[in-house]
Amino acid sequence: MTKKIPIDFYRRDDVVQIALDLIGKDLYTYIEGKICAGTIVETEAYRGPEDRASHAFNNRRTPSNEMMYRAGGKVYMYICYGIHDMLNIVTGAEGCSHAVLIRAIEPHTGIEHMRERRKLYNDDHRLCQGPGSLAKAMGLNKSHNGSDILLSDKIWIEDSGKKFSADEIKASARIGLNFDGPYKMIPWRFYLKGNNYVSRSNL
DNA sequence: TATAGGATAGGCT
DNA sequence: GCCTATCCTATAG
Repeated sequence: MTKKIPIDFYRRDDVVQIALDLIGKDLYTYIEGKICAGTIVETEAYRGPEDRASHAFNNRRTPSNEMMYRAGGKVYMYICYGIHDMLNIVTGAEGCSHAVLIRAIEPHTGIEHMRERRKLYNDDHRLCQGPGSLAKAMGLNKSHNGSDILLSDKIWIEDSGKKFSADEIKASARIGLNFDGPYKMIPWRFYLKGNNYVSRSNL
Protein backbone atom coordinates (compact mmCIF):
# COMPACT_ATOMS: atom_id res chain seq x y z
CA MET A 1 0.00 0.00 0.00
CA THR A 2 1.59 3.24 -1.12
CA LYS A 3 0.48 6.83 -0.83
CA LYS A 4 1.29 10.34 -2.00
CA ILE A 5 3.91 12.28 -0.05
CA PRO A 6 2.24 15.06 2.04
CA ILE A 7 2.67 18.71 1.07
CA ASP A 8 4.86 19.52 4.10
CA PHE A 9 7.59 17.38 2.53
CA TYR A 10 7.90 19.87 -0.35
CA ARG A 11 7.43 23.05 1.67
CA ARG A 12 10.60 22.62 3.76
CA ASP A 13 13.28 25.23 3.14
CA ASP A 14 16.20 22.83 2.66
CA VAL A 15 16.01 21.97 -1.04
CA VAL A 16 19.20 19.90 -0.82
CA GLN A 17 17.65 17.66 1.84
CA ILE A 18 14.49 17.33 -0.26
CA ALA A 19 16.54 16.29 -3.30
CA LEU A 20 18.18 13.63 -1.12
CA ASP A 21 14.85 12.50 0.36
CA LEU A 22 13.27 12.10 -3.10
CA ILE A 23 15.70 9.29 -3.93
CA GLY A 24 13.76 6.02 -3.71
CA LYS A 25 10.30 7.63 -4.08
CA ASP A 26 7.97 6.55 -6.91
CA LEU A 27 7.12 8.96 -9.74
CA TYR A 28 3.82 8.29 -11.56
CA THR A 29 2.27 9.76 -14.71
CA TYR A 30 -1.15 9.07 -16.22
CA ILE A 31 -0.99 10.70 -19.65
CA GLU A 32 -2.80 9.79 -22.89
CA GLY A 33 -4.54 7.06 -20.91
CA LYS A 34 -1.25 5.36 -20.11
CA ILE A 35 0.01 4.84 -16.58
CA CYS A 36 3.77 4.84 -16.13
CA ALA A 37 5.89 4.78 -13.00
CA GLY A 38 9.38 4.26 -11.70
CA THR A 39 11.59 4.75 -8.68
CA ILE A 40 13.57 8.01 -8.53
CA VAL A 41 17.28 7.16 -8.59
CA GLU A 42 18.89 10.53 -9.44
CA THR A 43 18.08 14.17 -8.49
CA GLU A 44 19.72 17.59 -8.36
CA ALA A 45 18.99 20.57 -6.08
CA TYR A 46 18.81 24.13 -7.45
CA ARG A 47 18.73 26.86 -4.84
CA GLY A 48 17.58 30.24 -6.17
CA PRO A 49 18.44 33.10 -5.85
CA GLU A 50 22.00 32.54 -4.67
CA ASP A 51 22.81 29.51 -6.85
CA ARG A 52 24.21 30.63 -10.19
CA ALA A 53 23.05 27.40 -11.85
CA SER A 54 19.42 28.09 -10.94
CA HIS A 55 17.06 29.73 -13.42
CA ALA A 56 16.04 31.95 -10.51
CA PHE A 57 19.60 33.13 -9.87
CA ASN A 58 19.68 36.72 -8.64
CA ASN A 59 15.87 36.70 -8.39
CA ARG A 60 15.58 36.50 -12.13
CA ARG A 61 11.91 36.36 -13.14
CA THR A 62 10.60 35.57 -16.61
CA PRO A 63 7.31 34.08 -17.82
CA SER A 64 9.10 30.72 -18.17
CA ASN A 65 10.50 30.46 -14.66
CA GLU A 66 7.58 32.10 -12.84
CA MET A 67 6.47 28.72 -11.54
CA MET A 68 9.65 28.43 -9.45
CA TYR A 69 8.32 31.17 -7.14
CA ARG A 70 5.12 29.30 -6.25
CA ALA A 71 4.80 27.42 -2.98
CA GLY A 72 6.42 23.97 -2.89
CA GLY A 73 4.63 21.09 -4.59
CA LYS A 74 4.24 22.56 -8.08
CA VAL A 75 5.69 21.03 -11.24
CA TYR A 76 8.13 23.25 -13.15
CA MET A 77 8.80 22.11 -16.72
CA TYR A 78 11.64 23.67 -18.67
CA ILE A 79 12.92 23.15 -22.21
CA CYS A 80 16.68 22.80 -22.49
CA TYR A 81 18.72 23.04 -25.69
CA GLY A 82 15.47 23.78 -27.47
CA ILE A 83 14.44 20.13 -27.56
CA HIS A 84 14.56 18.45 -24.14
CA ASP A 85 11.74 18.85 -21.60
CA MET A 86 12.85 18.62 -17.99
CA LEU A 87 10.86 17.84 -14.87
CA ASN A 88 11.42 19.84 -11.69
CA ILE A 89 9.55 19.87 -8.39
CA VAL A 90 9.27 23.33 -6.82
CA THR A 91 10.11 23.38 -3.09
CA GLY A 92 9.98 25.78 -0.15
CA ALA A 93 7.49 28.48 0.77
CA GLU A 94 5.59 30.82 -1.57
CA GLY A 95 8.01 33.39 -3.03
CA CYS A 96 11.01 31.12 -2.62
CA SER A 97 12.49 29.80 -5.86
CA HIS A 98 14.13 26.48 -4.99
CA ALA A 99 13.54 23.37 -7.09
CA VAL A 100 14.65 19.77 -7.52
CA LEU A 101 15.44 18.41 -10.98
CA ILE A 102 14.46 14.75 -11.42
CA ARG A 103 17.25 13.30 -13.58
CA ALA A 104 16.52 9.57 -13.73
CA ILE A 105 14.08 6.88 -12.60
CA GLU A 106 14.14 3.10 -12.64
CA PRO A 107 10.92 2.20 -14.51
CA HIS A 108 8.64 -0.50 -13.11
CA THR A 109 5.18 0.24 -14.53
CA GLY A 110 4.08 0.90 -18.11
CA ILE A 111 7.48 0.10 -19.55
CA GLU A 112 5.94 -0.84 -22.92
CA HIS A 113 4.50 2.70 -23.23
CA MET A 114 7.89 4.19 -22.43
CA ARG A 115 9.56 2.06 -25.11
CA GLU A 116 6.97 3.27 -27.60
CA ARG A 117 7.41 6.97 -26.72
CA ARG A 118 11.20 6.68 -26.88
CA LYS A 119 11.24 4.34 -29.91
CA LEU A 120 13.76 2.35 -27.92
CA TYR A 121 12.89 -1.32 -27.65
CA ASN A 122 16.00 -3.17 -26.55
CA ASP A 123 17.64 -0.91 -24.00
CA ASP A 124 15.31 -0.49 -21.01
CA HIS A 125 17.97 0.92 -18.72
CA ARG A 126 18.23 3.95 -21.02
CA LEU A 127 14.48 4.69 -21.17
CA CYS A 128 14.53 7.26 -18.33
CA GLN A 129 18.27 7.83 -18.03
CA GLY A 130 18.79 11.60 -17.96
CA PRO A 131 16.20 14.38 -17.55
CA GLY A 132 15.29 14.79 -21.23
CA SER A 133 14.80 11.05 -21.74
CA LEU A 134 12.78 10.72 -18.55
CA ALA A 135 10.29 13.42 -19.56
CA LYS A 136 9.88 11.93 -23.02
CA ALA A 137 9.37 8.38 -21.75
CA MET A 138 6.82 9.52 -19.15
CA GLY A 139 4.88 11.65 -21.68
CA LEU A 140 5.74 14.92 -19.92
CA ASN A 141 6.19 18.25 -21.69
CA LYS A 142 5.80 21.97 -21.15
CA SER A 143 2.00 21.66 -21.00
CA HIS A 144 2.39 20.03 -17.58
CA ASN A 145 4.12 23.12 -16.18
CA GLY A 146 2.24 24.28 -13.08
CA SER A 147 0.65 20.92 -12.26
CA ASP A 148 0.14 20.34 -8.54
CA ILE A 149 2.04 17.24 -7.46
CA LEU A 150 -0.67 16.37 -4.90
CA LEU A 151 -3.82 17.39 -6.80
CA SER A 152 -2.99 16.49 -10.40
CA ASP A 153 -4.33 13.24 -11.83
CA LYS A 154 -1.60 13.29 -14.51
CA ILE A 155 1.53 13.37 -12.36
CA TRP A 156 2.19 12.51 -8.71
CA ILE A 157 4.79 11.05 -6.34
CA GLU A 158 4.24 8.23 -3.86
CA ASP A 159 6.26 6.93 -0.95
CA SER A 160 7.44 3.52 -2.11
CA GLY A 161 8.42 2.51 1.40
CA LYS A 162 11.95 1.82 0.17
CA LYS A 163 14.63 3.04 2.52
CA PHE A 164 18.27 3.67 1.70
CA SER A 165 21.09 4.19 4.15
CA ALA A 166 23.48 7.13 3.74
CA ASP A 167 26.20 4.93 2.24
CA GLU A 168 23.90 3.71 -0.53
CA ILE A 169 23.40 7.26 -1.86
CA LYS A 170 26.24 9.15 -3.47
CA ALA A 171 26.57 12.94 -3.87
CA SER A 172 28.46 14.68 -6.67
CA ALA A 173 28.71 17.96 -8.55
CA ARG A 174 25.75 18.69 -10.79
CA ILE A 175 25.87 17.82 -14.48
CA GLY A 176 26.20 20.16 -17.45
CA LEU A 177 26.88 23.45 -15.68
CA ASN A 178 28.48 25.98 -17.98
CA PHE A 179 30.11 28.56 -15.72
CA ASP A 180 32.81 28.87 -13.10
CA GLY A 181 32.37 29.70 -9.44
CA PRO A 182 31.68 28.11 -6.06
CA TYR A 183 28.34 26.62 -7.07
CA LYS A 184 29.77 24.68 -9.99
CA MET A 185 31.39 22.01 -7.83
CA ILE A 186 28.97 21.97 -4.90
CA PRO A 187 27.74 18.35 -4.39
CA TRP A 188 24.03 18.85 -4.92
CA ARG A 189 23.47 15.88 -7.19
CA PHE A 190 22.33 12.65 -5.54
CA TYR A 191 22.05 9.15 -6.97
CA LEU A 192 21.80 5.53 -5.92
CA LYS A 193 25.24 4.00 -5.89
CA GLY A 194 25.70 1.25 -8.47
CA ASN A 195 22.21 1.70 -9.96
CA ASN A 196 22.19 0.94 -13.67
CA TYR A 197 19.50 3.52 -14.47
CA VAL A 198 21.52 6.53 -13.27
CA SER A 199 22.97 8.81 -15.96
CA ARG A 200 26.77 9.05 -16.06
CA SER A 201 27.05 6.74 -13.09
CA ASN A 202 30.81 7.07 -12.72
CA LEU A 203 30.78 10.74 -11.75
C1' DT B 1 13.58 41.43 -35.18
C1' DA B 2 18.10 39.20 -34.57
C1' DT B 3 21.15 36.53 -32.15
C1' DA B 4 23.71 34.11 -28.45
C1' DG B 5 23.55 30.52 -25.32
C1' DG B 6 21.82 26.60 -22.68
C1' DA B 7 20.22 21.94 -15.93
C1' DT B 8 21.14 17.29 -23.28
C1' DA B 9 21.34 13.02 -25.89
C1' DG B 10 23.11 10.14 -29.13
C1' DG B 11 26.35 8.97 -32.46
C1' DC B 12 30.95 8.40 -33.56
C1' DT B 13 36.08 7.81 -32.49
C1' DG C 1 34.88 9.23 -23.66
C1' DC C 2 34.40 13.26 -26.91
C1' DC C 3 31.69 16.22 -30.09
C1' DT C 4 28.01 18.68 -31.81
C1' DA C 5 23.20 19.13 -33.90
C1' DT C 6 19.23 21.31 -32.56
C1' DC C 7 15.79 25.02 -31.46
C1' DC C 8 13.49 27.57 -27.70
C1' DT C 9 14.03 31.66 -24.78
C1' DA C 10 15.74 35.92 -23.12
C1' DT C 11 17.79 40.01 -24.09
C1' DA C 12 19.42 43.88 -26.72
C1' DG C 13 18.86 47.13 -30.33
